[in-house]
Amino acid sequence: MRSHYCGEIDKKLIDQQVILCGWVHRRRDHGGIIFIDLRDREGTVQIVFDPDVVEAFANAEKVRSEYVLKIIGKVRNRPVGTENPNIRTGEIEILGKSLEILNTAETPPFQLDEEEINEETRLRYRYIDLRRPIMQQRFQLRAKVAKIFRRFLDDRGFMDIETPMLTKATPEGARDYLVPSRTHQGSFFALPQSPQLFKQLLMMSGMDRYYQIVRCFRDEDLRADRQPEFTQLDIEMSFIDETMLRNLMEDMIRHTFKEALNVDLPNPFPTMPYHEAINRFGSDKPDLRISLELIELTDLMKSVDFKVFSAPANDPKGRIAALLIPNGGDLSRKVIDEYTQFVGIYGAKGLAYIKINEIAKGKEGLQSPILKFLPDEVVKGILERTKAKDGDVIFFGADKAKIVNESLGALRLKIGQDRGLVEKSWKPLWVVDFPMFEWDDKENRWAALHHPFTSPNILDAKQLKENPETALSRAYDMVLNGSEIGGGSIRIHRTELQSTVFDILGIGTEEAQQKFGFLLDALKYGCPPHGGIAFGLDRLIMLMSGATSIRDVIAFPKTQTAACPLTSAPSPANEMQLRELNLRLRKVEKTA
RNA sequence: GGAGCGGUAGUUCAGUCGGUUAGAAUAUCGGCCUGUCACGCCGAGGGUCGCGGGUUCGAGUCCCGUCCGCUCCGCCA
Repeated sequence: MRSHYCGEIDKKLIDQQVILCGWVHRRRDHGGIIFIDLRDREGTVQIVFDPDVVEAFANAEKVRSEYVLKIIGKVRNRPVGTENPNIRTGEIEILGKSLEILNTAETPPFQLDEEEINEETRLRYRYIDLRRPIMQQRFQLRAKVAKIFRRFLDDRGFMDIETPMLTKATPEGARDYLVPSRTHQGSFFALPQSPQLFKQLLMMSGMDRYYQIVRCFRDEDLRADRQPEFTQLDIEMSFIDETMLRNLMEDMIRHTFKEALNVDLPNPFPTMPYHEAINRFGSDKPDLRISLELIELTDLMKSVDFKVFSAPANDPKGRIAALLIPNGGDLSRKVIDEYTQFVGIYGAKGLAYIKINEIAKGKEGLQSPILKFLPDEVVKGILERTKAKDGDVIFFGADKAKIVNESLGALRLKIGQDRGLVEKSWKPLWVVDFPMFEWDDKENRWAALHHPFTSPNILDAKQLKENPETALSRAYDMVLNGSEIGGGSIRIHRTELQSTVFDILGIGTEEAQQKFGFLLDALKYGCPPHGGIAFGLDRLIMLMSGATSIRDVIAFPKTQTAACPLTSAPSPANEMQLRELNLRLRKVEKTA
């Protein structure tokens, strides 16, 4: 006798006895026969109880949806004359001999074959939601991908090493989740935002190849692709440069897609400098499945007598760019208004456009509220650069470069989706040559674009200090279909350079010593050149499984307010716990 | 911190200009049918219209506040 999950039953097992365990998906009675669809993560199989199987029949009378059953029966072909092209449960069936009810069940709060269920209800009853086949498939994929990663890295000499969950608060970056210390009252641990510093320390310890599938915590507002706790595949290597690391990581991702999805990703992945990505796509994580690109017009507009265009054209921080939508001339006023509102989210003050009705007629053949402000030769220049054809529409962004890039970049994605211009394929990409520093207007200082341990390409301290704006970082992001799935860098491995970078970031010697003293100390004792990368596992699985939110690939995720409807976490601490921690809650007065 | 959308039966939703007893499908329960698989047929039960306040003769519907969910901006080195 063999034991099987339901879905594994196949024709090879005909005439064999099997034991099946699972949940009752549906039960029907016909002609004195009882049909039970038994479901588990492999699928559904139909069990038939003939009237003469008295014992089973007696029990089966009580069986309802979601009951947990154990059934012993014989695999057989479906009797002649019962073939039905609409049948879902296969050509074979199980003739049940005995049935044991392992557990009964209340009527579930929602139907498992319902497609769209209120998300809060799903999360509240997550244990039922996870029974749905689509969820089972997503978590099977997740487990499979994790296994492929581990095997790939294990086979190449990487060591899986754990790092602390109770650790030290990091001053820069995201807000920390704090954990009060009982034994050091008034002091707090922080949950790690990433194992960044620990993995660098491991390189100094001679653990030349490290990896970890590890939880990270960031107390920031949530999004469809952002949870307060998420999982990273964290990797670090010594004695490597960016080429070696990127090649290996590409191999790993290609291998994973082949194994898990039977998808062939390009070899090698294309590489694009940060500035090119921003200029062409308005984003540092361009979705290459959409062929639309931003077209540079700044230089054309310098002397036009139209302030909306001339002002940004003559502002060193300004930019004017166009987005040509092929056959977009059919966009209604209403839709264009919606797009105008859409770019407003990103700070754009408007969305100028030109519809190309008949290019041969010159200006007469164009339709646009801004046409009267533009000299003929500028219009000609726009049409030439955008290569506009009859029936197209051109949208314009004119503002600070940041606003133009973000708004047209987002519009590019939106129109791409709205008009079905998204190619059905996988488009990975490396984005490289990020600026090392970014000027923070609010705080009036330089900030690290990646993180302060990333190596700049200028290694000379004096030169770096004098021209921080020209420095590029030795960082790289792996982008897939418009999502950043991984990012990393070659790190600083010399004390002087690390100090210089802290200095530029406005972190004084004392502050650096207090916050990162352990790292600076460790650097002194001989640190090999090293670098690494971290992949967002949730985000990657989301893309691979076609889910639209990482909540769908996390077993027990949080809602947008970072709460868990299942356990009602977070919840107030009791008096005793607070007293032990020497903490007191301040009463918050509600303002009227 | 901000913007948008939503909250009506267990579930998914409809609900007109503010007007009589708030509907449908599905689920549940009962009966019938009986190789069914979204079975079919007949019947029944099921509602704090998120919550609080206001306008009104009258509020699911209008107004204000609030809570919750989702999407996004800010934020996320």
